[in-house]
Parts: sequence; structure tokens; C-alpha cells
Amino acid sequence: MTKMKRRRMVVAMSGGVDSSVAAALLAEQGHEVIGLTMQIWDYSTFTADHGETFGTCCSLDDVHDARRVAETIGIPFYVVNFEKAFQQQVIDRFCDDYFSGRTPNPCVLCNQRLKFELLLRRARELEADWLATGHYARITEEGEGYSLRKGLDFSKDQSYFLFTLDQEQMRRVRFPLGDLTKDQVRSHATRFNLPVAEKAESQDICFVPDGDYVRFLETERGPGRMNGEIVHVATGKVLGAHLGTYRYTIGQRRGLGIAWPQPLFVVGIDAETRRVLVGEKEHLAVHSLIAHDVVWGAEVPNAPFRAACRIRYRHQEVPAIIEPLIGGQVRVSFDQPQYGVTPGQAAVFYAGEKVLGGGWIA
RNA sequence: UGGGGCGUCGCCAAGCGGUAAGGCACCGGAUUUUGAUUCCGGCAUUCCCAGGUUCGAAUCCUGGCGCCCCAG
Repeated sequence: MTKMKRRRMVVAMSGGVDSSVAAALLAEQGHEVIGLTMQIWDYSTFTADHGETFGTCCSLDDVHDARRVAETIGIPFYVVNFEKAFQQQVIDRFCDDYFSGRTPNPCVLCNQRLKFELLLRRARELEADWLATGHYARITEEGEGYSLRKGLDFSKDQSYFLFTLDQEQMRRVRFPLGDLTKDQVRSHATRFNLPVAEKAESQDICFVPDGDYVRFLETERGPGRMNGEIVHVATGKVLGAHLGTYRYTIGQRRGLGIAWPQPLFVVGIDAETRRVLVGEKEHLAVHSLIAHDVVWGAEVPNAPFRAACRIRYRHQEVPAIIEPLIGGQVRVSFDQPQYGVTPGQAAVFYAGEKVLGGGWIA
């Protein structure tokens, strides 16, 4: 182990296994570690009616877990209340997206606006050198700057969710789990005797613990008048009716309630006319996309270049040409047509394990 | 009330005397720090109804009932 200078580090602790091990490892390495948990929404609605816990990362039980872990490790622990910011930056945009016919990716927004903006600022206020999280990703420093890279454990890699990190943020952030596999992290959790060693993986949208995001949207915004027709894209025929455009996402197959010789997929959502367009799988194929609000890594390109593009989390990136446009946009042209290119999701560009940049699919 | 056709799972649909394919839809599970996709499993003891012929029928016969088309 390389000898390290003792640092003051803030660790974002969710109460899950990963961030707990991250904190424990840093403490073990001799750093001065401070645990922070973001309180991001009113847990009272969902937490433990009958003592059961939902498989999420941010319930009240998870705050307790984080606190217990901090006690086990022997580090100071604080909860920061980000409810208001979370509502504005994540939940409101989540709802806006769905009601505009897009499919949001709240985890990226939460990383961008909460973890690596607000929480990072808080860490700076605590005079910490770095903010550490339990993400499976790596940051490397080369001649021209910092680069985000995939986690060593490709099966858990979370670099996709982190594409918005800019140079200044990467300078201040560390991912202690980037070189570890999930199994190794579990082993460390056991070795450290962490109370969360056996805890299940988190999943689903953290502020929609029961997974019923439709009900969440209708609770937030009311049962909006977004009902309309389901239209067959190839023939223009009206095949059915739906109860709200926000119930659908591009590529969705189930839940259409239409009996058809072939499986039908959602190929378009028009919030204006409240129409949901459906078609056979071939109608999902897209050759290119426009991404906006692109964030670049260490190098900002000024000419088209080849890269591998990932258009959703946990999918093998595919070869494409990335063409910078004006206004922070790029055109991504795929070598092979892609299925289910979804506005609101992120397109992230890779060269091997290095993240070159990424943007939001228009 | 003349002629012809058809009635098999919610929808479409194989089967044409040997003991109910398949697709869609739906339900459940797996996978997953977003939503999808994908994968696995479930899904008609019964073929419009009632008789009959057969060792045996959804498949043949008879009679009903209900649709559709062409003639009026």
C-alpha cells in the first residue's frame, strides 16, 4: 500500500454496504473521516409501516444504518437536510420530464445537483480535502486533467451515472471502491463487522420505494389530464386509449393492453397531442441522436471522433461517431441502429474504460 | 326464416377422429442505484349449447342458439 498523507475526508454515507465500506476503508487507511448522510425527502410516507424495509437507499432506516456504521467505524456522523433542494432539483425535474414526454434519470440528477454540488460544497465547508462516495468508478489524473473511468468491476460500473462530473469536481472527489469488485466489498464489510454487511442491493427510484412511480407522479401533480390515444405508427390506426402519457417510456412493451400479431413497443410519446405511438420492434431502431448539455472530460473535442456510446445504464456501449455541434450539443451517429433511444436519458461516450463525455438525449 | 360461411383462452389463431400448437394481452419471478428492454415461469380437463355415432370427437351426424356475407 502506498503511503498516503493523512487527509480529512467527507464520505457520503447512504446506509448501504458500498458507502459504508468506502468509509471504513478510508478510516483504516488513517484518514480523518467524517460521515454525512443526505436527508432528501420526507420518509414518513413510506418508512416501515410494519417494520419492513423497502429496497431503497434513502429511507429513515438507512439513515439509522449509516449512523450505526459510523459508530462501528468510530467516525463522526452528521445528517444534512437537502429535502428542499432534492425536491427542486430532482423530484420536480423528474415530474417535469415525465409530463413532457421524456423519461428522466433522477440518479444522474441527484449526483449532479446534490452529491457533487451541494454535498461537495458542504464538504468544503468542513474543510475536507476530498469527498468520497461508494460509487464503482475511478478518477485518474493524466497530463491534461482528470478522467472519469469505469469501475474495475464492470458488472457494477456506475460511471454512466457520473458523466456530469467536471474537472473541478473530479479534483475533489474520490471513489475508494473503484478498484474493487462487489465481492471484495462484501468481504470488507464482513471483515469490518459492519451491521450492513448482509444488506440487500438497493434498487428502484429511492423516492418511490414501492416502485409505483405513476402513483407518485399523480400524487405530486394530480391525476393530470394526459390521457389520449394509442396510435399505430405504421398505419396511423388508433389501437387503444391510455390514461396518461407519463405512464409510458420509449421501448416499453408491457402494459399497452393491445392484442396484436407482433409485440408492440412504445416508439414515441407526444405530450402535446397526448398521443402514445406504438410499433413493431423495427420501428424502435434509431440511427442517430442529439444530446444536449454535454459535459466533456479532460479533452474538449472540436471535430467528429469515434467512440463507444452508452444510451442507458448497464448496457454494452456501441460504436458511434460523435460530432460536436454548436450550443453544447453533439450528434451521435451509430454504426448499427439502436433500439430504445429515449429522450431524458443520458448518452455517455467511452474510449475503453475512460469516459470522454456525455449529454442528455433530446 | 332463399342460398353460402362461421362459431377453439380477454384478442388473433392452429387443429380436419386419437386424447387442445403458437402469437398478443395478462399475472408472477429473475436481472437492475433511473425508466425500459431481456430472461424464466404461469395462463382453455376444454373447444357456442343439447343430443347422437364411435374404444375414443374440437374434429363425423342431428337439432337448437348466435354472428357474417350474398340474394330480397
